[in-house]
Amino acid sequence: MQIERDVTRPSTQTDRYDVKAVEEFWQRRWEEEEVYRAEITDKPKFYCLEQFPYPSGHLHMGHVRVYTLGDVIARYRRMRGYSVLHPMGWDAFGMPAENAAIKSGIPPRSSTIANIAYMKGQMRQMGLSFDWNREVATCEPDYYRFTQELFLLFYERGLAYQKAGAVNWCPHCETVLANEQVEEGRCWRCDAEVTKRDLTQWYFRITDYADRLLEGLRDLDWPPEIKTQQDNWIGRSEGAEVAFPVPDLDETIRVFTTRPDTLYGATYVVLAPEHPFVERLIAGRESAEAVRAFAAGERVRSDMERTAENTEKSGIFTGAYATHPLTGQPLPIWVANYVLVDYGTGAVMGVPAHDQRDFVFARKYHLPVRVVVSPDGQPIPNLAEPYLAPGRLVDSGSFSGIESQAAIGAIAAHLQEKGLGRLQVSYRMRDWLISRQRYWGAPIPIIHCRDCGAVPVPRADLPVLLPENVTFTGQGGSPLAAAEEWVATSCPRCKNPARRETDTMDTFVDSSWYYFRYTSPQEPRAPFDPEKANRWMAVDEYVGGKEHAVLHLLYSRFFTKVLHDAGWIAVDEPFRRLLVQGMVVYGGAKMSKSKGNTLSPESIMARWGADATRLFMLFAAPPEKDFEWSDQGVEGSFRFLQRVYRLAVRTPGSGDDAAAGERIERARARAVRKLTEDLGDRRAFNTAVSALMEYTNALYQDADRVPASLARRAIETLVLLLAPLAPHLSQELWQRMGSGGSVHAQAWPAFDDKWLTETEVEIVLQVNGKIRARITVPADVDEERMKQQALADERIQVLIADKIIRKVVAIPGRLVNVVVA
RNA sequence: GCCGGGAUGGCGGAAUAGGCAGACGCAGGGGACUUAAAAUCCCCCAAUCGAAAGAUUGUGCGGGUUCAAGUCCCGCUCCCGGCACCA
Repeated sequence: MQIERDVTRPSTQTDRYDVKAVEEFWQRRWEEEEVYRAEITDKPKFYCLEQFPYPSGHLHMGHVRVYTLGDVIARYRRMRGYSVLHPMGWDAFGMPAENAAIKSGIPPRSSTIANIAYMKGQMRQMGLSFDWNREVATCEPDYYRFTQELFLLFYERGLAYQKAGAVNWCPHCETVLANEQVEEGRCWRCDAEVTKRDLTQWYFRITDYADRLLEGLRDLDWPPEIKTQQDNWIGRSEGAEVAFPVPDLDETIRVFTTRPDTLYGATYVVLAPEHPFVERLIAGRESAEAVRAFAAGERVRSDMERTAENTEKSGIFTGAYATHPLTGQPLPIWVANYVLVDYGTGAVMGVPAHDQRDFVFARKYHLPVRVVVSPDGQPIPNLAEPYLAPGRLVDSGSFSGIESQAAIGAIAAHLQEKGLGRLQVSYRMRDWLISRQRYWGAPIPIIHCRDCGAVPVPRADLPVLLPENVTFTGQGGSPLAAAEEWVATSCPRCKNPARRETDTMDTFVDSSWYYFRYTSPQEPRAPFDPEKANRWMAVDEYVGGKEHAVLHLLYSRFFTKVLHDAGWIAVDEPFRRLLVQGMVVYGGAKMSKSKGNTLSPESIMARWGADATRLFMLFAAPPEKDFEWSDQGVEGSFRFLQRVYRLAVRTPGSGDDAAAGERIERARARAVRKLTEDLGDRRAFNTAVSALMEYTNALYQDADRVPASLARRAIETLVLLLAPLAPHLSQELWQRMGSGGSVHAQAWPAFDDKWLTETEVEIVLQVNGKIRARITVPADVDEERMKQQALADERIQVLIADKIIRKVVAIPGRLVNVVVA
């Protein structure tokens, strides 16, 4: 890239850098010349990705931080000789646009497009090196037709299905939510309290992948915090399923337990209020009315209330009995609030002696307690607290005397023989509910036919376009359901009149595959070109927020595994390495409008420029920690950039001080090495900036004492090392120093190892581990000589004069420790 | 309750593999330049005692290992986050 002096270009005669003019100049230039276009070449690839934003209208400071981090990584890798894919796009479906339409009448599509245009301008102002040729927006038919196609793929693979049941409903958003999207009983987006509704909805069978999602975590280079969250969320637990026959019903109640070793201690069986057997068990009994009332009462209570820790356990006897599978004894069947219908089998065996909850419940309702495990295999009289630990079995028929661990396998095997149970794994995670009763999303490509049922839309008919002529009433119900012309269609199978599915997909579906689309964004026939995707995937570095730990990051892993199984992609994990950045806080608190502590990227960049803003964000905290904005702090980064500018543009003095020359060479080598480590695997951008500051300070000390050519080379190195962090200033200086081309297309500087090996080093002399003196010795001095010099040192001699020397430890290049008694 | 992460000067933070605690910056103090101020350049800046040299203490708390511990081990405290009537 040849850059010529432009007449409209600001000419900066003074010693102050005109930030605004220079930054704008280079932003325009980079855009015109498409410097950051990603190409498939024979260079090694690097896929650097940041989570794409919802186009809300404005970037916030959190965005500024993520995109800065990603940009530094991308720019650094380019200079290191990688072919870098660094794309950007828009997670453009979502409720805010639809809510705005209800309020102001502006169609979601128009407001979204306008928001994207504005935010793209802000990204340009930040100097981000995106390849805009690969931009995607999930709300475009070119994109969502493939979201729909992927739905069909899932459907064909048995991974998309409809199910009726109680679901989470957000009254404010007027739509259902997936389990992952309910936080402490509240909607993740709007914080409204979530209620229950009985609805038939579409699900993705993510639970089929529970084990693989768990195993895959092991090899990922992700923060332990995030892996643990996913691990907890999946919630795998091993145990057994045990059948308790119900003679009256000619059915068996299946329970899940992690403690089959305590099976002989079961004294009753409990069903969740929603359990399908409840009604059949009580039919015609005296207890029927009371049980029905109890179950109905529990059903309407919110999850919040029902699962709160202090909620008292309560239940009611159904009047019916089940048979213990091993002893044949009749066990009363209860219905209780502490059993959840959607975990395990929705039924448990009550073992009061060995389970905290059962113990409390049994006490309350005077149910028998039977000790079957104890530390020594002897009965425990007068049990005051449940015995929860494993131990040796008691009163357990032929299993008595066996250790708990062995008993689990033995009892399960015995049950299996009798056809009454087996080892079983249960998960906390539920299937992913993807239906949303909202307009601004990808329509689920299904047609409901009276005769054929739910029929997938044939691929050739995709996309199922969102109708434009709808009205946003805000009166509840999806606008799609009211778009009669759109809903009415014919069945693809029997051609009879049929109706379209009016729910759209959760926007997390859109964002579960966008990183594949970037690899071939214009591919017209498929979601992506497998050949290109295989060239770029997996993402080498993914930068984003921790709020997506069990949302986007879990869903994306699931998608990737399904696509892998379908043979579309070689990898089965999308994100090799994950950088989870901390929040941006201001005035000691997370920014929010209600607190009035918001910061706008516009005003900050207008005041200090993009480079100083970027630099300060990198410098003030390691990326994964929360970052506190400070005007005084950014001022420091601004001053540093001005300092670099003055150093580079001033007319240098010239000297011939050999010692200074050596100091500069050493400082240069140290700086290059440090930046190479810190911008690479270490991702320690804060210490990278401080290393540049140290290097700059060193150059201020010595640049005028050395030949101009040496000073110039040292300063050029500074500019190159600064390029990933402060792209505008370094570009400007690169050009002013008369070096050709774009600084961002230069190779990363090299250094000669000889400058890192010191000829002399200062070592410390310790007596009993306390530092008592410092001496300078040749770097290659051996241990013996170090010891001799240390013992000969007069300050040391004074301290050890009348003592017995027990030991002398010498670590070359570091210290000598004299141990005396 | 279970799991994960953390605690270092006035502040943000550094110390990458057990080897000089506090790099770099902010705030503060001093000097140079200036008629003056700003900007800039240079210096000082953990605490206590001391005029200084220096001494002592010091990385949340209590123990331990080691010639040597912010770093490793054992036992705690507090803070942040996840999961939690999950059988």
